Amino acid sequence: MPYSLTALDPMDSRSLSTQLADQLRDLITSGEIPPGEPLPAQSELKATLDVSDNTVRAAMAQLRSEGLIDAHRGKGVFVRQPQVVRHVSSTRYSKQRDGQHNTSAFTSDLGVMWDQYSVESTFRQVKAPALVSELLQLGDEELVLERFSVMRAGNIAQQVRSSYFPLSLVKGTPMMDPNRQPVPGGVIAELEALGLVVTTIDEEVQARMPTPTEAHLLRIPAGVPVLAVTRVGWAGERPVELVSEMVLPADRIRLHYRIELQPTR
Amino acid sequence: MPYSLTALDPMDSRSLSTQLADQLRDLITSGEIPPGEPLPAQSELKATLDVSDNTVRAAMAQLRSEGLIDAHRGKGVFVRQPQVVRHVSSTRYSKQRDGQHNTSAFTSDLGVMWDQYSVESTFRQVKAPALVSELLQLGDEELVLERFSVMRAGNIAQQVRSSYFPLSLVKGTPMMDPNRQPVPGGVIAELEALGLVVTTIDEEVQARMPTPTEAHLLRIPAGVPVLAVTRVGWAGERPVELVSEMVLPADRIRLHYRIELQPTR
DNA sequence: CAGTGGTCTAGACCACGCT
DNA sequence: GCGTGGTCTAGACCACTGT
Repeated sequence: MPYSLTALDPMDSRSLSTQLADQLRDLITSGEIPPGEPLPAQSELKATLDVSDNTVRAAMAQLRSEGLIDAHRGKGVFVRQPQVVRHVSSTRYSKQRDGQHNTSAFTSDLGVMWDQYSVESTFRQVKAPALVSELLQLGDEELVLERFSVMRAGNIAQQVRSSYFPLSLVKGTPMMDPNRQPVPGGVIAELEALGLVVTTIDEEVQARMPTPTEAHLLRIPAGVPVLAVTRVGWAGERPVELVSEMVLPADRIRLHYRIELQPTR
Repeated sequence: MPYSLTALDPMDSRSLSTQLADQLRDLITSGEIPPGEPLPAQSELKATLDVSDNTVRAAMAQLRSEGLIDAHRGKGVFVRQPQVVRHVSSTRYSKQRDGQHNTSAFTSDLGVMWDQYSVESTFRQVKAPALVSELLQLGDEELVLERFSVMRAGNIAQQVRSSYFPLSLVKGTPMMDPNRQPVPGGVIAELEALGLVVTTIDEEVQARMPTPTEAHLLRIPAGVPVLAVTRVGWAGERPVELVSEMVLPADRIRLHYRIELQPTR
């Protein structure tokens, strides 16, 4: 153990557990305890620092909530490994249209091919919820097609999303077929096949902690937030698609946007 | 108290504290305990559910880490109020160039005027760190101007960022003046005044939990992540500015991007 | 089996807000 | 002063991983 811990001070304004968490955090962020390496056992910390079991555990809980460590029963507490980061670029949309048509937004995101991932979708016809109705500029009581999808790669979910389409636009089209297989080019290509050429996409990005359901589905460990993207696809002045929320685990994903500035008039 | 709690089951696969957290979460997300309202006192939960003090506290810790509640010593535990969300749009960049020039990216973000916020910056000349050197395409040992800024509005920090400029481009210019006041039009306008017209901006968005320093500076409560944006400004083929990290509290901020699709060839 | 982390209890003391 | 949440202790039992 090349590092050492200093005694805790009951007179310090910080609590004992916070002092311990601060020390361990320094060791982790400075690289003295590198990713994948174990922290000293909780029983050892308890003995060396002469504090109670629960005090040590409180420090661990703090570091876990910051996403710095993973604990494994029977093995130990380990510095979390950085994940392989997948870059989700906004250029995915234009790439779809350059004649290739072998990727959708999701596959180009992941840099994987069609047979390496799966999408599971469920469909419903529902009255548009308030947010959907507003963003799609629908009348009261108007119906929408709701599509809830889970995208998996390597058998673990990478993304969940719920999408909405005005029913008047997609009724009777192949988009209504619940057994429809994923289409090359993704939703944008599907819509284009219906004569709805998407010209503009608005994306609104927020971050928050996952719900327990999301954390379970996407295998999100403690202390890792999600990126939640709300997207509206426009065909000219008409909103034709709404992804009310696309939820991505933030430890594996970065979003990339390129902004071209207009030359000064 | 219009709602009620059901007894906890020691035989349930979930722990007692998780069962309690789940019950309370349901009450919160369903609106039965609306934002701003207090939860039952921990002493009351302890008595009604016949569990230990620490068990109740564990449930509270869980909900706090999800960003659902705020606890106040001497008062109680309250459902967290939704924050006023500020939309940071990528169109802020083009707006700066339409002749107005009275806002920078930050002020247009907040929808506030110049005298309502303050920026505090510190400057250094340093050898470019590895990431900076790579993204700015610098040679080894090349120097950069580092600018660390804290933006405040209403006296509370809204954003911290560190920016880097190749020293060869800004040496001897007004950008080096540590006492320089904020400039209308922001960094982009500053660079343009030096003959460096930024034509393209790349933004990479990630989310993570704040460091304790960030949490303190930006007044980020428990269970709220930050959005961290890495930005590169290009003048033609040449990278002229790097914001290595712009850190924003995710409960107050959403990022908006508009993507214009090219018509099919 | 010994060692790891996870949960729970009972009891103590402290810091803060309100009346 | 009383009720609130925050920290800490000592001790118990459980669940999992390794030898």
